[in-house]
Amino acid sequence: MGRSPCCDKVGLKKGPWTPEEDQKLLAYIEEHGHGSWRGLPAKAGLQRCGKSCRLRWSNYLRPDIKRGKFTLQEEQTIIQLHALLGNRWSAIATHLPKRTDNEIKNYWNTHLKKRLAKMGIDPVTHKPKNDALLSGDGHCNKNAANLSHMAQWESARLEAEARLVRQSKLRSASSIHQAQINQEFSSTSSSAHKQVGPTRCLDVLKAWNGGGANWAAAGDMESPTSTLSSTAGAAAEMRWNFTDVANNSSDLSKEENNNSNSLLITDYDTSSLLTSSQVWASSGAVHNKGEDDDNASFMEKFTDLLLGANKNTAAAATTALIGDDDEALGNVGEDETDHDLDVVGGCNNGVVDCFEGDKNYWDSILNLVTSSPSRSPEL
DNA sequence: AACGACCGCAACCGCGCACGA
DNA sequence: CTCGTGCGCGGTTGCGGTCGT
Repeated sequence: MGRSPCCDKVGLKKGPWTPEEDQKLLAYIEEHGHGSWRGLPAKAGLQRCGKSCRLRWSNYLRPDIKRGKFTLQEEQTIIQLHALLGNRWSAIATHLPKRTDNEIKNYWNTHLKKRLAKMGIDPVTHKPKNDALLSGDGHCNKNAANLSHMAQWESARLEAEARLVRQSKLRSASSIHQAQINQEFSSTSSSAHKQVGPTRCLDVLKAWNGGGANWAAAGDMESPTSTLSSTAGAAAEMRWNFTDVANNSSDLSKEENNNSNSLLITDYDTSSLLTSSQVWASSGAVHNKGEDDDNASFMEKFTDLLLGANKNTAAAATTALIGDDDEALGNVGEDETDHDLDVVGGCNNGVVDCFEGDKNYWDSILNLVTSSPSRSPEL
């Protein structure tokens, strides 16, 4: 039973759109809205199929589209979200409001993918391609060691992701109860954010999870934002793992890892978005001076953003990493007295006020994941 | 200047999901 | 519950422009 074509292709024009066609489409949509795409071309006097019209509108004619070069922040956002979401371009596009999924997809395929590959990062898995580096000379050994740590972190990340997907698949019908728990958790964690910052948030996760041995189990606090909660659990686990990794790396590059820790601790919500590429950048592992200028320049900017000049700038750097959502991380420089932060990362700035914004940002990302579960990776 | 190789982007194609009958 | 339809998504293609020889 074949699928009927989306439209009668006989006599319909294909290929590039002319200015006249654009004008017709624009005028029609401005006056009537697009309504049913199938019926639109006839009403608008276009010899196109509805699908073609929809594509032209959504990828080119829509008034809220920003065109032109991608900024560094946009690039970073794309990389982060790609690490989290994979090739779900529409989901990624919702976090770059003025960019279309098609544009992001093209940019990834033509620029970012190649750039990551050049940097030794597998653009599909965001894992380091460390075979070659592991067999290097003394200079490379440091990198290789770092890569090993990064691979550990990446592995933990993937495991956490896999687990949360499994969890979400195993979820069953206790939605009312879960919703209550979720609601309760939301208010609890929200106030916890205001009070003491990220460490307390982890405590909340641990508490809900009965001790924190299984981070992903925090994802049981779910529905209607089930994946959100699951991913929050994974985020906590990932963050924890990365802390270990960063600490383990301290004998290799202390100054870099001090800053890495600062970044990590400062940024509760976005920490889980730090992909291997960024982790690498922060460790300096992939900043090969021998690479071409473009590549080196990219990595320098990237690394600068991640490391920051001091502890305070870590938060700002993280803000930059998140891209357009400038308000997501809030103020830098507020007092923060939670000693846990001092113990773990030595960064005690810019943590408190940002959490509400952080939470919103993170929630929106996770909602995004939740919004199209069918596209989730299959296990 | 001419030609071929490469690159970037707009557009197309086909699959799968959502939803209504 | 099944089927048909519309739409959205990701993958792919093809064309025009740019670069290198």
